[in-house]
This record gives sequence, structure tokens and C-alpha cells, in this order.
Amino acid sequence: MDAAQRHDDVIRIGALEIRAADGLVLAGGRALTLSVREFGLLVALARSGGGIVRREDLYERVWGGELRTGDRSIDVYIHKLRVKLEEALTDWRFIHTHVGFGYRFAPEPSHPFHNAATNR
Amino acid sequence: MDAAQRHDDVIRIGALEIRAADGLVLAGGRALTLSVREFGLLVALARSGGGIVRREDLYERVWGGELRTGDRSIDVYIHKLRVKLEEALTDWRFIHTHVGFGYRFAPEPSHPFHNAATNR
DNA sequence: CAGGTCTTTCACGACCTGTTCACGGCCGGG
DNA sequence: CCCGGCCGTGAACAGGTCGTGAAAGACCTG
Repeated sequence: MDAAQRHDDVIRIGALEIRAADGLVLAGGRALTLSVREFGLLVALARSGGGIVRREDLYERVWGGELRTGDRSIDVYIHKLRVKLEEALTDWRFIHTHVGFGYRFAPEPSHPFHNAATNR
Repeated sequence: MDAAQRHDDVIRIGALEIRAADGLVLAGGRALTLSVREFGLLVALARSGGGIVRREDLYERVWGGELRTGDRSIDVYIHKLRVKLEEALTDWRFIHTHVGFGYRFAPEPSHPFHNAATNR
């Protein structure tokens, strides 16, 4: 049950509670202050059931229209979201980058209990 | 609605779950971080039903085009995949080399027992 | 208008990737 | 033995992708 659980328009993931209808996000009970883009991005990610969402799809769902080559809006807002989430729920990481694929939303402890940092 | 949950695109082999559509691979529940080539190679292997895949075929399916003589890309990425799989699922070997023929994908315990006790 | 907030764009740098080399082990044939 | 083909593996390299801080626009509100 750490996976996304859709209940009408209330999404619960980890210590996050997203009320899509109200435009409200609770992190561990406290309300987050998000901008429109930040909120849209969060909802789009949270609704993807832990799968990887391609940047093109994210852009289309949140911004509408097609993602132009060179547009870095997504990166910037992913960053902003990460900062706010991290600020609210320390030692949890929600947004994971999959280079060349897109982003994945899932709660994972930020401390690597079994370090696997061997990239390459 | 979010088209994300498609069972026809999910391959399950041993403790591996490959969501070909999402570009996502779960090893024992945890998400694996693969590059595009690594993922393509894994999918190509996993879709071969445990049979041996010739290097020429692998190259054509993953890289596209013909395998040039002297090209060692496949070897390198087979290695990278092995490392990541092994790191995620110790004591299981998935990629088996058949010298002169190609590679075969199947979960086998890394410590070969000759007992009949081995189920599958 | 003036000030504040939200978005987009820019610039720089760190990290990631795919490819190619280089070296060495394994193995069967001469 | 020695050789040559085949494969494992570490490393170098060039280019691409992504993270991030800050500037430049847009927008909204009184």
C-alpha cells in the first residue's frame, strides 16, 4: 500500500495527501503552498501509478500543447517541486529521474541503506 | 484517463517485472535505473522466451541496423546489464553466454546445486 | 502605476551515456 | 606450444541530458 491509491480525487502516497479537486496538498498533515504549475505537475506525476512519465506527456498534461525542443520549464518545476516536498518531508524522495525516459513518482527513503551508487 | 496499467506489456521473469511501455523495471519490487540501451537490451532478451538470441539479432532489435564486424557495443552493455541485475538480485544469474551462438535470458541460481530439490 | 508572485528563459556546470580502445583470459587448431 | 577468434571488463572520450541559480517577462491586485 505504498503505491498510489486513487479514491475519487484524493490521492494518498506515503505521507502525502493530494486533494485534486480542492487544489490542496497535505504533507504529513501540514498544507503545502504550491503554484498552479507545481500543483499540476504533482498531480500528473502522482496519478501515474509509480510508472515513468515521459517529459512529452508531462508537458502535454500540465502545460498543454507540445513540448518544444529546448524548453526547460519541466526541469525547473521539477526542481521547485522537489525543493518543497523535501522541505516538508525530509528524508523522503518522491521524484526520481530516469535519464532518457522521464520522471517517476514514488516515495523512497532518501538514505541509501544499501548503497548502489555505482553508475556507469 | 491515464492509460498506464496494461498487462499485455508487462513481462515477469523470476523476481523481475518489466513494464515495457513505461520503460520501468522492478527487481524484487524496487525500481531499477537503466539507460535506454540497457533497457532495450533487457527487453529484447526477456522477450525471447528463454531461447538463445544471436548477437546479430540483438543488435538489429536494440540498436537498429546491421552489426558491424568489430563492434563490441553488445558485449559492453551485456556486462552493464549483468552488473545491475546482479546488484539488485544477488545469487541469481539471468544472462548466459553461449559462445559462438549468442546470449540466453533465464533466471538461474548463481550457485548451481545438482539436487533435485530445486523447484523453479 | 507599483509591488509582489508566478513563469519562462538563460547560462553554467555536473553528471550520465553510448562508443571505442586496450588488455587479458579461455579455448581449439595447427 | 603458439596463434587467432571470441568474450569479459575497465577506462577514455565526446556529446547529450539534467540540476540549479538567477535574470527577464507576464500577470494580478489594489
